[in-house]
Amino acid sequence: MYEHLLSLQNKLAKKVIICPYKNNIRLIGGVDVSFERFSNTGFCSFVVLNKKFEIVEVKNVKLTVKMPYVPGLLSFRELPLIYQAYKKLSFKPDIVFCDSQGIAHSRGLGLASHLGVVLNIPVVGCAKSRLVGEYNIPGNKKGNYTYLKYRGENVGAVLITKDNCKPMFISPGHLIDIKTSILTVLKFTKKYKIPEPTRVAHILSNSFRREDSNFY
DNA sequence: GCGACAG
DNA sequence: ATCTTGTCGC
Repeated sequence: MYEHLLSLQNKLAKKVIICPYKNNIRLIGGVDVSFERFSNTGFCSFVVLNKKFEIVEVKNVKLTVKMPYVPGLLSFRELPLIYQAYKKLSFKPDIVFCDSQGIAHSRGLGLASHLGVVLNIPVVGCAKSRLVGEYNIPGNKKGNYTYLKYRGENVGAVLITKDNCKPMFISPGHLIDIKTSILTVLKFTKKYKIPEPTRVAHILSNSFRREDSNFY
């Protein structure tokens, strides 16, 4: 049913670059998309924070898509919104956090990797649950982690971002590696389990959707 | 065939 | 992802 999308993923996966991220981060981006209950209308919020976690800029995009949610093909549903929101930004972030998987994906191209390749920017995937791979449960203290292994390769980390909380599934999207992804995520995680960029984006995309439903 | 399956 | 109150644990 989706052969064409599968081959496109295989093609784009070859362009993914996994390497240490060494640059300073002055601005960090976070994106998330929320959807209406009975439609395919999505609401995307792309937020840019400075290193003090202050909001520098927010851009919203509302769009109705045709692609349904299919495990492994999430990027074809959400990327149109995320791409448009990114283009509207005046302040381009040095790196982006995305609520999804990066290379921890059946064809090595989760949403975070797809986004990174299309925009040619560093992206880290920060998901609340696993898509593929096996792992051991890490200790319950912030900073503890184990590796997520898939087909014999380490494709990400299962990271505790808050004491006694369930782990986050971190996987590099593009222009970053596993180790620097972990360090970066911890650097931008303060008080809550969810890293600040995606946490703020999640809150904003939900308010965007709820405010929009008042315009009838 | 069966179960798993980011958001 | 979305719906949705209370409730248990640190």
